[in-house]
Amino acid sequence: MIDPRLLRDDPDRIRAAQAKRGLSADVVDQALAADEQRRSSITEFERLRAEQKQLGAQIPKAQGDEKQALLARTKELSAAVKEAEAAQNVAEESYRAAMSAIPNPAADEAPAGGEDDFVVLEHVGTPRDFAAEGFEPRDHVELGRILGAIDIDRGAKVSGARFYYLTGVGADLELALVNLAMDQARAAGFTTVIPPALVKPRAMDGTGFLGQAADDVYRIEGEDLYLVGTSEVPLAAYHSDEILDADTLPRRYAAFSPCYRKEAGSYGKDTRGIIRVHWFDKVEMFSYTTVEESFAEHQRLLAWEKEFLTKLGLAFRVIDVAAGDLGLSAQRKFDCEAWIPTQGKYRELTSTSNCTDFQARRLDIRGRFPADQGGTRPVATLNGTLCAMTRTIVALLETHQQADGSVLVPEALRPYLQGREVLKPVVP
RNA sequence: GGAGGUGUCGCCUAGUCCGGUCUAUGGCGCCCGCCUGCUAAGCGGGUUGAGGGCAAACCCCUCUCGCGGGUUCAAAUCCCGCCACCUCCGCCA
Repeated sequence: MIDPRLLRDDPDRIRAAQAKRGLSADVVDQALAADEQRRSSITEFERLRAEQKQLGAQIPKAQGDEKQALLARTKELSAAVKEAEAAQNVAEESYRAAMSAIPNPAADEAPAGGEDDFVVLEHVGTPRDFAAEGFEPRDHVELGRILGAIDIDRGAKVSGARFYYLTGVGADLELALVNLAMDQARAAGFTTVIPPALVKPRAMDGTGFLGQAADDVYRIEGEDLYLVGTSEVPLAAYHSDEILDADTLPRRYAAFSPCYRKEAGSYGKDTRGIIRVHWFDKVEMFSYTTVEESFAEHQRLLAWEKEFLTKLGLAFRVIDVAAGDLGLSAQRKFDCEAWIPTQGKYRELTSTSNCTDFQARRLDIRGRFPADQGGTRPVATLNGTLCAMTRTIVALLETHQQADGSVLVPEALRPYLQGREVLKPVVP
């Protein structure tokens, strides 16, 4: 939810923000009209209600004809109040609907346009040149098979397309990555969290995943519950309806959870391997802070993501995602894309978003600040991937493979893999 | 899943039977002030949140006693539904 005052005071700014995302400004005018309607209905209701209360208070003291007249009048008012209240509820609901359709205005620095209009901010590391090394790299499916690490056939047999088993060193690799990620997060002051992966509609909607994104979300049959696509959802909703003391900010949480995605509309994309799956596990960072601090916090989250990918010896680039590709809640988003040798391109491994006070307003998360700092007002929320298991495993296996099909373990990961320095093929 | 109990302002609590100055009592904590070598104690005041009147302030008004309906001129209070927590039973890792 955007700041209602901003909409009222400077609607042209919101119109411009819609344009930058490639969206229509109609919803802005709808919201403005709904706000007018809402306020006039509130005034009308309150006027009637005040009169009703004022007259009602006189009834116990009144006698005879006077009392009868008051009863008659308040009875009329009672009906009018009920009607006005219903009208107000309708107006509030259309206002809410119009407001929640408006995405967070993108940062000035975010590139305009859609998915392909990102800006590359930097490259870290250099992609390996397998041609120069004199061998053809195997893809992660083949590496996973010969290492006994990834069983895609049985994943499909048991659960269907886009499912997999991690086995042996594959499973070990995930646990190692989780522990490496959690150790880094803990050292950086994050509180470690294991959150629920099933949430109520409020949490899903509050984080902006029930709008256009709803098609990608699994809903539990016969229950009012959703499977989360990221632990951003339970982490954001964690403090919903709370007022946080200013001196407890920033609050940083790092959660390990499964992520479930329908991948609707991605038919035919990434059908091979475990790049795009219906379920994967992830370690996610999440921060609560002030809007003023959020921009610096966003850079810190990005730095922690880069630190992690660098430890793993991956080559990657950082992109500044364009306005039209930000999703509902984000004001700015940076993706880290790692080089996937057999695809010859960079693929998203991590992503960090600054949602400013957009989610906090929807979830009613506020901070209590001194009066000269605005008193009680919405906080800012930010999220960032520390490690998405499947894609990280893809990048690791493909990047660190050797001609014989073995895979070198990056030094940082060895303590978490029982000291193993190399993963060796177990099947031809 | 079944039975019973509980839900009041940051925390605790009065009020609910018997509807009407409840504009929700008191304590703790917290904030401001007074007093006092300092601190503590004591004294006085303040302290739920949201929204509307306006561009803002003062001020006024409305809503807020778990949530949502209903009855009534009037609901913390009566009725119905739901939710959460506690105890016991059943089931289960």
